[in-house]
Amino acid sequence: MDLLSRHGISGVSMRSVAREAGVALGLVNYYYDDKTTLIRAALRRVDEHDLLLVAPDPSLTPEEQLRNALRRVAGKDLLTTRYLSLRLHLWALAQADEDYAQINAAAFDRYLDGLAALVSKARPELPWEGCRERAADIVVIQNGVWLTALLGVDTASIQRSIARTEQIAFAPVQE
Amino acid sequence: MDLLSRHGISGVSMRSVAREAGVALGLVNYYYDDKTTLIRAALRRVDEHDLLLVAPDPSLTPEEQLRNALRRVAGKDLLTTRYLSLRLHLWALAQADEDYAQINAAAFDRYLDGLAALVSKARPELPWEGCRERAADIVVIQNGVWLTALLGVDTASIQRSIARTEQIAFAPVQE
DNA sequence: AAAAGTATTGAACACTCGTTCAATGTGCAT
DNA sequence: ATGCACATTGAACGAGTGTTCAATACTTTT
Repeated sequence: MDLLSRHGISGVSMRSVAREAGVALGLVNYYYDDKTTLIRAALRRVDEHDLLLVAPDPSLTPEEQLRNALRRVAGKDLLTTRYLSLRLHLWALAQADEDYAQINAAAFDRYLDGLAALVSKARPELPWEGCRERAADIVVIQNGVWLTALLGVDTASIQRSIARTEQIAFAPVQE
Repeated sequence: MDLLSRHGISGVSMRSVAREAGVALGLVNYYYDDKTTLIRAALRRVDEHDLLLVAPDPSLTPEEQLRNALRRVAGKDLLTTRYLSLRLHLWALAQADEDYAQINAAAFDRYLDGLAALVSKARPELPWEGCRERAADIVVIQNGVWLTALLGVDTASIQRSIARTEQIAFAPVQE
């Protein structure tokens, strides 16, 4: 994943992976049948990590859970070049390969569902379809935040964008 | 560019470019010194195309110019898989290569400036710094729209996001 | 018509890639 | 200690890569 985030997919060769792991070339193919199997494993790992962002946490109130999930997007551990770059390369990879695209799309759907569930818990009077709508709108901005952070935009506009996601999430439900 | 958008950077070889152009391998290296020179040329072309999105059009009122620029982002010609995928691969490329990153960052700055200028024309009473702020906020959402469109989110949320950019752009200036 | 300049070709080179595989090392039950 | 399963190594192979270059075709100038 370090190699992928730093040098892109062209920097990820079986040999460079072996070197990075301090291991002989043959061993990589011993644990991973294919290069695509190896990439798939990395993809799944990142996707699982992303899902944790919207995982329910019963020790908090629904409002706190939702707010935390939204703010974590601009947290120090996520807004690193390494993670963002990794995400970007995985997206690009998914565009070029049907197989990766499916894994990515599935993870994206689960993320959207998780976020919508958080919204639903915080705004129980909002019908499920409305929660999905809000989640979708929020994800657009979140993706924008991730991407724009990579391009080096000032952090102020990122903070404003996060505030905007909260505004969408917590908007009062109209009759 | 077709090759890049369809198969990613690994699908762009001097031979595949030659084949796509219906030309012998040697000719590619005749017109482009390097492979990186060729990629740079493609990058610049896309960036110039992007700049046209926020180019001033004296035949329209400032409000119309700004509104058109914002709506063009979700236009039929831009919201194609080909263009979005191309953008994504170029971003990923810029992440892996310092040289491409600089070209990309410069183009991004010019785009931001162009958008801020449109805002300034439509809201002359807003100080320049405020225009830059609005432009930055809008770009976050626009990037999100582009990225999310690739992941296949429903067009409804994209339309709502575009509306949100207009809302930011045309917000009344408070004293 | 001859010469000069430009365009175009494809073979050749050295190199890296993913994958395979026989050989060797390591840990553990018997 | 012997045997056996698992772990690890690095050399080898064929395919694909970017780049170079002499040879050829086409245009323009003289």
